[in-house]
Order: sequence, then C-alpha cells, then structure tokens
Amino acid sequence: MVQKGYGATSISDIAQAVGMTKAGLYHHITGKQDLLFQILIHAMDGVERDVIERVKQIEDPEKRLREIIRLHLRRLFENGLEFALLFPERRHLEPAQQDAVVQRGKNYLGLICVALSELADQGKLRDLDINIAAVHILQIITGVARWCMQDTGISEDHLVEQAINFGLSAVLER
Amino acid sequence: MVQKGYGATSISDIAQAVGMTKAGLYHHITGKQDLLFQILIHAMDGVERDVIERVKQIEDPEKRLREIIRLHLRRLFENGLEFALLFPERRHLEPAQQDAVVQRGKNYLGLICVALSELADQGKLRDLDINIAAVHILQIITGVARWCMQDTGISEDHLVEQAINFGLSAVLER
DNA sequence: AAAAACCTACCGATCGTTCGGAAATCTTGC
DNA sequence: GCAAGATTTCCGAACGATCGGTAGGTTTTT
Repeated sequence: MVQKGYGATSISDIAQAVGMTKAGLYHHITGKQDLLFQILIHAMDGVERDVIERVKQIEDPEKRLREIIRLHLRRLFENGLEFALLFPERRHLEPAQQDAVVQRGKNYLGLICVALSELADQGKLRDLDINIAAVHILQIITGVARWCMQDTGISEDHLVEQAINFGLSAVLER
Repeated sequence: MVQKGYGATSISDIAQAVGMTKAGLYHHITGKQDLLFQILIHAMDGVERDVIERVKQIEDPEKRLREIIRLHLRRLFENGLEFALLFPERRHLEPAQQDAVVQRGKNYLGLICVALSELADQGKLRDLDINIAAVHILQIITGVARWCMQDTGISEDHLVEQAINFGLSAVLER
C-alpha cells in the first residue's frame, strides 16, 4: 500500500503479500477502509512512542527540535515510511476517522510549534510565522522520506544531518 | 483527480464533471493512464513557461531563487495545484512515461541546484549539501500547496512571503 | 470438543474500455 | 444560397475483468 497507494492496492494483493487468501485475511480485518485506519493509527502510535515521548524531557528547545527531526527521520527509515507516505491517503477514510487522524497530526505539529515558541521567548528565533514554519519543518521531514525512498547512494546519516541543519538554519537567528 | 486521487477517480466521474458520458469522453482521450500523463505533461509545460523561462534572465542567483519560489507558488495557487498534488501519482504510469515525468522534474531541480551553486561561488552559501538542499526547497514549495489547500484564513501573499523567507534563511550564510 | 484460523466458491457492483449508430458541425459542388 | 456528403462529436448499451465482501465448510490449534 505504501508502494502502490490505497486505491491501487487490492485486498487480494495484501492477502497474497502475507501468504493468505482474501477470505482468510478477512478473518483478521473488518474492511479495507478500516485496515488503512488501523495502519495510520498504528504508525502514529509509533511516532508518539518513539518521538514525542522521548523529546518531552528535553529542556532546551533547540536541542528538542533537533531531536524531533532526528528521531522522526530515524523512525521513518527503520520502519516502513508508513506515516509519511500513507498520511495523504486519509482522504479515503470516513470523515470521523479522518478527523481522528488529522487531530493527532495537529498535535504533533503543536509539538514543533511549542519548541519554536520557546525559542522565540529566548530571542533565538528569526522574525517568522511560527505556525507556517512548523509546517515547513514537518514538510522537510516527510519530504525526505518521500524523495529518498528510491534514491541511491546517499547515506541515511547524511540525510538526517542535512535535514536538521536545513531546518534549524531556517528558523534560528544569526 | 486532484481531490480524490487517480485511483479513486473513475472515468465516469471525469465525464460527469465535464458534462459528458464515458463513451463521449473516450473520443477525446486514449485511456485513463494516458490522461494522467497528459495532465502531468501539461502541468510541467506550465511550470516551464511560467517559472523556468522567466527566471532564466535573472543574473543574481539570490534574486533568482526568490523568484523561483515566488512564481512557482503563485502558479500553484492560480492554476489547479496539479503539479504539486498529481506528481506522486506518476507511479500509475508506464515506466517509460514515468521516466519522462521524472526527467523533467529533475531538470527543474537542476535549476535550483544551479542557483545554489552560484551562491556558493559567491561565498553566500552555508556549508550544506546542495543537492539535498534543493530537494528541501522543492519540498517546501509543494508542501505549502499540499497543506494549505484546505487551510483557512492565511493569505496567499503571506504564505509566499514566509516560504521565501524560510527557504532563503535555510541556505544563506549569516 | 471447542475455538480460532483459513480456504473454496461465489455475489453484486463497478471498473476501464469498446462498438455501432445518432446528432451536430463543417465542407463542398452547383 | 443551399442541398448533399463528409467529418467530428457524442451517446446507449454492452463487454470482460476485477473489485470489496460474504457464506459455509475444512483444517489447525488449544
């Protein structure tokens, strides 16, 4: 589903990928839509556990922002890129499920906004719109995953380092 | 197709949207795949005309980069966001068509790379990987469109200004 | 023997696409 | 100026394929 997209991935495809038939798979899921929903929830739980929970305790907002980018990218590389690539597929869900997904996405965005606000309080931030800057940073994170999944050569460490550098340079004064 | 995605948009949907029947529409197109291809080609022609051709003659690389971001975002707002939102749908094309689309995308990326290189020659660039930075800038442009198509309130001028500021701050020395 | 996991076979619906012909439009000869 | 033919545009109806999903039975595990 990550490779072909929600619409182009049939239940048969998924069943075959896990070594089952359609009907066998349906014993474990309640429907295609709900499967996508569960995947998104699962992916966001992972982000919450591996990123949000770990950076909470970092006092310095600059270090925290660096860690947000680093941990999120590491997660994307190690796990299946689900969050970055499947997030736009939320349009195939029921409105209520869409809201649930969007809500959690906005919570995550809020985490970045808080870090930027604290940087602003310390006078370390450029003159910029914090909400928009937060979107840009999140866009960089997911963009790297989107672009570099077929890309060759470039090492993950280098990508992470460059992304952090780029994002921080964009927002920090001086 | 921009709203629902390639897979979730049927030929009937498109025919109805233009006030025709399926069979009537098929007199003008050769197939669904080819329709997507034509849309992508058309969108990229527009970018080439409205962005690439206009910034060619700007000598100063910093001004040129600013204009690339500004003109591209303006185009996305005025036209239908096709390029930003339909570009990932290229996976539904034949390999040969995919290559054609990707090739033109890379050309565009090259335009940004050249601007960054010239900035580096002038000593105005931070210590960063030019190729990755170019991807980040392009990601910011398309990301703004992706995020803000449902967003309320924020004015287009403000979005453009903030995107330019963010991108330039990220790459410029000092 | 009870329960969970899984399969074969099938359902109705919808998909992209095609075909033969009907309107509508344009071109041409007189 | 206009009828007649040629061409373009569009539609109704249907095609085979595939889709998501289900019913009922069989195998495997507990």
